[in-house]
Amino acid sequence: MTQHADPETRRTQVAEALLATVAERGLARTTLTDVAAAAGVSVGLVQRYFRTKDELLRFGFDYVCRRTQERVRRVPIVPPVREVVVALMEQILPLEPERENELGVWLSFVQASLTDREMAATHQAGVTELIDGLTEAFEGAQRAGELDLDLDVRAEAAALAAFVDGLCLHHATTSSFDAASSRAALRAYVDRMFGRGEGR
Amino acid sequence: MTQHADPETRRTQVAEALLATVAERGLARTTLTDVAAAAGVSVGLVQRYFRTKDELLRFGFDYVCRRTQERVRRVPIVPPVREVVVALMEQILPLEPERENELGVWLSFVQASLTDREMAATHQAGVTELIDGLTEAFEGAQRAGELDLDLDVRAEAAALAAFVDGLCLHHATTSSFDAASSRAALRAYVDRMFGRGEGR
DNA sequence: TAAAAGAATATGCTCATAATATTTCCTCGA
DNA sequence: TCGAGGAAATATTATGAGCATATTCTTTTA
Repeated sequence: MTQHADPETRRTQVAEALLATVAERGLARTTLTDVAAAAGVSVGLVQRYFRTKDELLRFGFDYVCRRTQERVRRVPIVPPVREVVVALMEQILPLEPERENELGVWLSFVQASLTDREMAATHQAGVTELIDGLTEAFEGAQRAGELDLDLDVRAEAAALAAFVDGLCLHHATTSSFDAASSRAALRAYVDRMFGRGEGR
Repeated sequence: MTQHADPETRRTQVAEALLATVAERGLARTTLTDVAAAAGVSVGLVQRYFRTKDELLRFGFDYVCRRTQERVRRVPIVPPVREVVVALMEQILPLEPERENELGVWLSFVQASLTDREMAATHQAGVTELIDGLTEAFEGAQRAGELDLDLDVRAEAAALAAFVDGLCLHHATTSSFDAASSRAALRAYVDRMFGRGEGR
């Protein structure tokens, strides 16, 4: 690594290396030296772009959150809402092998957020945005007659978010869910919520 | 600490101190010295009972898993199945403030199990036992006419397990779920699964 | 009084951060 | 066009704290 580069680019390069390292070795055994090596770069460089290790970790968490948020935001909003919701949540599930890594990283960071206020805020914000989006979608579905009117839409949104994260958690840590069965479980959940017959 | 004590007791005493420390400081910042201090004991004693730190951590994970398993096992099996299932899963949710701590600890350990084969096995075993139990219960419910016959009971069991763990995760890391709303969400899930009207 | 339990101390390694050195690249005067 | 020279970028090495493990010393109990 001998070229000078755009600071923003460098930061994400290093962050990428961080994610790879965490995925491979686990957060606990991830050292600055490892990250630097993974990025093909010296420790000093990492230090230039991230004053402290915590700063790097926080940026890394932010980075993965942003990535999935952007995937979610890119989902086109075309009725029926039921299908939009499924598509949204499928962006969170690790359906592509490439996202498998991200999952372990995500779980590590979420755990870290138990004792890091800043990470906790990041996570909270992401979840809130998701729940807000789902709530809106559900309200739309109610207006369109797709969804029962006397549902507590916000509670439903929070429950769905929790369910999908639960699927992620179990996918990452047990053999209960592979990509296909995760997808199927999501479908089943949403179908049951919207009522099985209508709207397909 | 100057009394000699039953080895098994000592181990759980130390494990208890470990849990307290992890709950307070987070797994990453938990040191043997901390644990010893929390137990009111010397580092040497901790070492006598656990040859290595990993051994201590694994025992700690085992310990929390066993505790909730025992809570689950103690739930009486009296129909209707719907209520049994709710009662079972409520043993996992952090409904009592005392279990809040356990939750952070659990999450830390689950995360650690990403890179520790032994912990992974422990976790897998626990989840499997739970899913097996739920599957059986659901089959019973089908025979009793409480539950739709063409459900894939094992998939349902896995999904419910994931849902509850998702609730735990969100409870621990977001403000979406307190004790009451966790309980309500569980109830709603099970009711929807069993069909809302019958069997209450 | 032996042997087990427990406490206190020592050792050495890993790692984050700090400090120092080197390279790269841009600019500007001739 | 062409180098100096300087500043930013990158690399290298040094420092020191924290911690797990090892070792030794002391107390308890049978």
